[in-house]
Amino acid sequence: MLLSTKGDYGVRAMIDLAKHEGEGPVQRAEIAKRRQIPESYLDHLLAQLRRAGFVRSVRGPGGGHLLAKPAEEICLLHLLEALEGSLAPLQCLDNHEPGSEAICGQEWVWQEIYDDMRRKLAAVSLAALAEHEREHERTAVVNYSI
Amino acid sequence: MLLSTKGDYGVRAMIDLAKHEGEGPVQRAEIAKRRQIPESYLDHLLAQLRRAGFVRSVRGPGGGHLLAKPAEEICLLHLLEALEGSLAPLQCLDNHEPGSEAICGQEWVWQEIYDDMRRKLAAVSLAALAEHEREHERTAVVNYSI
DNA sequence: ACAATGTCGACTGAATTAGTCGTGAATACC
DNA sequence: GGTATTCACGACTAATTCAGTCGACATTGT
Repeated sequence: MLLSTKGDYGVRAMIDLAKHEGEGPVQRAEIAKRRQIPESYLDHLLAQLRRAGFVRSVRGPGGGHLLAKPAEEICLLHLLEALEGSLAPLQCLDNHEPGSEAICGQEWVWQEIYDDMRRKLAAVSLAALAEHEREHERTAVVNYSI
Repeated sequence: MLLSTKGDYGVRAMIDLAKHEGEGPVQRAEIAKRRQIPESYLDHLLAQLRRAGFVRSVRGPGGGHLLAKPAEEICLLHLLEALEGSLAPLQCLDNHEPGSEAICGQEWVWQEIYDDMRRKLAAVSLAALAEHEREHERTAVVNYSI
């Protein structure tokens, strides 16, 4: 598994914030409930996202969490790297020690896969993720209502 | 990290066997030394590869390990799946529980990446990996000898 | 018989994941 | 100023996996 629940949960939370962009702070409890994330764990993820500069938080009544920058300017690649660390599929593609590739023998296969992946993840913005979800909800409603 | 050292070591060992295809059994100690794998750990990996039908082993003096089928017929995808289990980058792409994708929100991005990856890994045979290494050694020697 | 080799299972230490909990800090509202 | 609400942060824990080590045993060539 390339991503742990950390990355999954973290992105879910960010999508939630993106969908409420411009509506003021969203509370942790709301996110946790809507996205099925243990609230006390979400706490840690939000802290991580805040430290990485993706989230701004407001304390006190009516407080909550907001995107620290527009959803268009946040891409999935940076988000996941903040949550998971490197997404390198293989050790020797991450720590570029000389010689580690020479003995690994499969790094030439993975390098291309890794590069493609990063390109694709960089091309997906948080705004696109939120929009995709809205689209999906709409068609789901249509399907059910027929 | 998508692959642990298990997958890395396992593939290294298989490349070693492929490079000695047709030369009789290769001993564990040799593989371990050449590929820089702890011998006692390699033991487990060979057992796993044997159970998966990729390796045949011979006991007694002069014994060792061989490919159970031609290197051309073994692809990197099947090898890695035997060693690592599913290569799915994300939980919801692995266990297809209905609804897990609905709430994940990023599975549509990963599905394409995952499919591409599997296609590429399926197209690389163990023979190609061994050949690539021979090629690389040859150019390395040329470079040094200039 | 004996030495070389693989087979197998028990055990271990470290790291990571996936949380829980409690205390404290900021702030809106009365 | 007091209180309720909400986030902030660190300590703690349980489960899992990884990465290995070790020892007893099985097989087989000489």
